[in-house]
Amino acid sequence: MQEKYQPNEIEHAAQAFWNTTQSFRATDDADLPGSKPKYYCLSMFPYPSGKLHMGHVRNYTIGDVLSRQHKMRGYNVLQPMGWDAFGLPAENAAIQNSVPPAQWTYDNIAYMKRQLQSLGFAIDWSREFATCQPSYYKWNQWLFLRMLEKGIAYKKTQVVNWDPVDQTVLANEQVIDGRGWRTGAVVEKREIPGYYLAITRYADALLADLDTLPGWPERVKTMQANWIGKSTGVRFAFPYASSGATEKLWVYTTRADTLMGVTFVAVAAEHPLAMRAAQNNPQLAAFIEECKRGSVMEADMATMEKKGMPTGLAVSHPLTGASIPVWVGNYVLMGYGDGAVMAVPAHDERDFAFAKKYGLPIKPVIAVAGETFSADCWQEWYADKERGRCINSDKYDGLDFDAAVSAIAADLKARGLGDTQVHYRLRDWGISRQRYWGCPIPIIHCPACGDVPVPDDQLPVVLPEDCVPDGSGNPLKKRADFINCTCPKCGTAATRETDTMDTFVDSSWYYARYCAADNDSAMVDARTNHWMPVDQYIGGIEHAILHLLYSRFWTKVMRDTGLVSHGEPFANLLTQGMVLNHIFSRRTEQGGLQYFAPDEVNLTLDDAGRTVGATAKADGLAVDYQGMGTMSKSKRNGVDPQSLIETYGADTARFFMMFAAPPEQTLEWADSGVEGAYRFLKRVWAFGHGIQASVLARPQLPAVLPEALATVRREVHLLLKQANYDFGKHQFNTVASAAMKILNTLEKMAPYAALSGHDGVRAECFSILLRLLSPLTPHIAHTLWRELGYGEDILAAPWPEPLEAALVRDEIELVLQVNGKHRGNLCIKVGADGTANRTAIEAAALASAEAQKYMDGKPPKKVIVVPGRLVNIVV
RNA sequence: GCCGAGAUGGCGGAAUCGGUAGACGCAGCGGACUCAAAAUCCGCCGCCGCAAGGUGUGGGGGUUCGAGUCCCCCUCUCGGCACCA
Repeated sequence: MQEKYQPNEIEHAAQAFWNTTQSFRATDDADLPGSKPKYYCLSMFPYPSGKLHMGHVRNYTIGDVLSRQHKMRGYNVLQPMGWDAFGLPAENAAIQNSVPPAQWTYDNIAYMKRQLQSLGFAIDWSREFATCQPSYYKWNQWLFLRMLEKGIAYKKTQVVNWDPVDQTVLANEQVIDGRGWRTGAVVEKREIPGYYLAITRYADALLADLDTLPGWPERVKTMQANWIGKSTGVRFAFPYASSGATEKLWVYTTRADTLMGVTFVAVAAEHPLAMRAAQNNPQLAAFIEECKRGSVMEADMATMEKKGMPTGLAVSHPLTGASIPVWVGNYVLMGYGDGAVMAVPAHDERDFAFAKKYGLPIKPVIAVAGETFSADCWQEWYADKERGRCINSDKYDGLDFDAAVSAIAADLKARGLGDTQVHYRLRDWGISRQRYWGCPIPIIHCPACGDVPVPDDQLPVVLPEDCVPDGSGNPLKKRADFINCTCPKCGTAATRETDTMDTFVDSSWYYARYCAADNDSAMVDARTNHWMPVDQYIGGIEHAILHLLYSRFWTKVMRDTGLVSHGEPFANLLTQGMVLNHIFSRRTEQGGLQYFAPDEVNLTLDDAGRTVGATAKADGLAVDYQGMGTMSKSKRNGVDPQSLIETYGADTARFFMMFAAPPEQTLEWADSGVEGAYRFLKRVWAFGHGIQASVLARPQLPAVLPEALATVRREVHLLLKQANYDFGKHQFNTVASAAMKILNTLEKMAPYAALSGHDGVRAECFSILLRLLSPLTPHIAHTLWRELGYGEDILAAPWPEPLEAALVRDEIELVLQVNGKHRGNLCIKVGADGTANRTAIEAAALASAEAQKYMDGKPPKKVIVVPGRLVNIVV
């Protein structure tokens, strides 16, 4: 055994051992007698962006800690890994370096795989795949065809960002302040056809089944429920006359109780009524054109200035028959509901602002006792559903929210103008992308037969891997060998669909594929039902809604297609906090953003030491400081763990990452503290080296330990108890603290070297420390376990549990308070049951010198005793 | 703007059910070892104060014998907002 801690040496040896013994190969032995319970531990697979960053290290270390601990606790653990390999960054890299996305992606995978392996993760690599492999995405296509058959997949128009210069569709990320990131051209909205998946059909199930997921964080379930946004309201129509006939303008509202307060109706720019009005109104036509530009993003829609223009048309109030003017509003979306909203300025904040701006009437129809309505400024109570009662509403006057809604809905229904309706905020999932590097949508366009699905026996539709996108549209459009085909129905010449699927499709079922990754003839098989659902899923909180919701939806579709037996993919979810770093950028001449890595700039600090700006090291010119943000390749603020691993070893990197903060917490990156983690591991090694001979001699514990040794042993078992509790909470930073405290305790044993049982206590406690550390720092734990002769393989050792016998003590320390202030401590003898008599505690407390001093001769009014914790004397 | 989370010493963080605020570590300071440095080891370390003591968990208010923890209001930071993944 080396005297000095040599991380690189022992880490290579330990990894070679795990390789040789195939330690992390998960066996599909569900039905064998005596088989272990399964534990499917999954970390979200990475996008192969080039290098790992600290967010990856954090994510995968958390998963590895849980995997290794469960393995030691006797589970059959599956921890697979793969690659979310399709996506935009590969195309961006191609534009920059003229390298085909496929080659770039596979190179990145090779590099990142080596990095993952050097961190010593307990991964079953035999199940690895990348989503850009035809053997994987074939099944995206196959299930898409099943969805098409069931009507879950369908085609309709979608609104996209269009760059008129590059003649290409832009992702939201590529639109900066309304302009294309490369061309600087003002981005237009454009309507094009695309495929949708009817996730709204599952809205109720996706909402209701959240209650079957006790292992999910409440905040994630709340976010999903709000995203689905189930509401019960009223869909009704404003009738109007049009060329002799009566037509209906439909709207949906959750505030039907305010219907008598409607003073205008707003419709989307694309609404037929708006289009009709614009035919002989050039001003309105121009405004509609203006609305059609602008952003498609919800955040922009919500923050932009609300504008409108009258159409000159009017509709009738469905109950009073009053004439209601119709406006076009830039904040009304054609894609939501019916593309029109009723406006009640008195009781909706947005309508209030709009009415004030354009001088529209405001009619209060809700009163709250003790409040006086004034149209001068908006008050929170105007929208209060709880306390409001109807006024100025004829027969509905005096009704509360529920009664008014019911009565009004009933009256609308009686007139054939509406009814109550359940509405969801959730929209269907548009999966068509006008991009090359993705899974081809298996459709053939035939001039005679229309859109024809590719027959199953012609799957997969393979994406050619040698294209190099240049930023001007999808290169598949130029590939005759891809596009040209024959119609499966009529055999005449036809063309292939060139749109590819949203990459969220790829990540919506990869966890199921790991269980049957080698199956060439089916998407999943019986092994999937054995391993699924995932017992512990770990990934960034940024995926709380989209990825997790799409995966839940996809799983339900797979279940309803008879492929799997479960309806929820992830039994337990741990949402890891983001690892943040500073973001620096500069505007380019074209109006795009150029990002600078933190090590490429010099910081400008204010008096308080906060970062307020920076200058680029390269040219000395100013760059903008954008604050802290998630580490990502596109923002160039990722920190590569490579140098950390090379300097200190994987164990230090892992330990430091776990020690830095609890997993769910956001973490601002700083590497100060890495040295401390390294120092600790060096001390662990040195201690192990120092006691090697003694432990190899297998020292025994005497029946009765001297008090000093019993105390050491009790402290270590108490720390272990705490650490096991923290493991259960996934609070690995305090597990790391406990390990440090155990070593501190053991290092203070030196004065007791001559006492009987010293070596035995030390050997027992050090074996606890090694096993506790094993999930966090597996290499050093593995090596010392063998060197000290504890066993062949620490992974096969039982997980340590505190011994009750070691925890017993005969006195406890209580905090003494006078009037709630800490004034001293009390030592009280306890009985065999570990508790002390209450009257004895009170007597001892009142008699203590500290109590006498601070009671100042006054009689005690009350004495509060919190068992095992404190005594508070109130005077 | 909407939805969700967070804020504790110079820094990362701890405090399990409302019960000793600052565990553990980093940085810093002092000392030992050394020709010297590194490494290592020992000690100190929230703020004000000579001390007694007071004060202190983003800000303001409240409940309680007792609040970092519960309630109300506010500020700031982070995540998401449907084509980044």
